[in-house]
Amino acid sequence: MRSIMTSHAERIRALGARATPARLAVLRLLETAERALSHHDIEAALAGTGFDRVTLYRVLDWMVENGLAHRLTDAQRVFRFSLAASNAPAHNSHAHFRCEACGKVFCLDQVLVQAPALPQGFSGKSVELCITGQCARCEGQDAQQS
Amino acid sequence: MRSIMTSHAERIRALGARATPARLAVLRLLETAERALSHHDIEAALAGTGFDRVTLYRVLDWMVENGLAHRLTDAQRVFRFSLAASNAPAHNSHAHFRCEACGKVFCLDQVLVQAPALPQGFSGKSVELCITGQCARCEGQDAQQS
DNA sequence: TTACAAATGCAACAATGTTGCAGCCGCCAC
DNA sequence: GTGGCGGCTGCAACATTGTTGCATTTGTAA
Repeated sequence: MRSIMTSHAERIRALGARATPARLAVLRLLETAERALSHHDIEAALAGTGFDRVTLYRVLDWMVENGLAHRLTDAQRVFRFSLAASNAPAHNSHAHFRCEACGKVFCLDQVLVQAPALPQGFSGKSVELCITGQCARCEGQDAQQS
Repeated sequence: MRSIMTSHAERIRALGARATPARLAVLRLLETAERALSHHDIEAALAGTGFDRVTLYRVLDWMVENGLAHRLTDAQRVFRFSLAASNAPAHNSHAHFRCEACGKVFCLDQVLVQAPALPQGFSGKSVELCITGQCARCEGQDAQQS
């Protein structure tokens, strides 16, 4: 685990960029996150560090551009970011689950998505599957309440 | 044309609402649209009629609430609206195609989406499948350019 | 250690959607 | 046909999320 963390800086520099505190912090945060984080989530989690809003946006953009993270748009029209598995070139087929109750978005890595047949002339590049419903925790709470 | 309009009004009134010009216009527009329209698209299409921005938002919200239309969020984080097929109660499983080149979103009615298996405790309500790529028209133009 | 370009912080802006409220008008009853 | 009620609209102001310009700071390699 330690070797992974120290290699963060090297991995960033290998992309021809600088290993700045902001990039390291976001990279570490996404690595430990079990779900796709919004910019708001990230800002809150790193509140103590004093990074500027804009810096976080730019770090996230940079990560997406360089294939370190994936950006998806949730149903509330906010961007969410999840770390891209470094050894998953076929990460195109990514499934997500959004909980209607708590609003969190989970990555369903074990769900395989295959591209369906398209109309004549259309060419698909990536497929995104998003399931909406209730997550395990909210499902339990909901049963208690109502 | 008149018969279509009058049936629209009846359909609206059957929901316990008033058949106002704004609702009729949006309903007609979505009916003739071959793709999911954004609020911006709709505002532009109805520019001559003088409907207020907010009115259109409210009409669209009302349509979604009453099952007349579906709302989806595209990758540019804007809402898009498509008419709900009146005879498709299992319309939950809806597939869309977004063209990277022109940004338009198409409804793929013929593509069937089935919900995948979820982790323990999760319950899915609706599934949305979105394919990103190039549409037939842009695919052709792209071939010419490059 | 130094210099340079990349990265940051700040402020202002842009795009999209929401809320409050006064007044209008579609619809039903007569 | 017409009167009145309440749903609907228009306007203005606001909220949220993300972007751009520019001066300053800082990571990195020489």
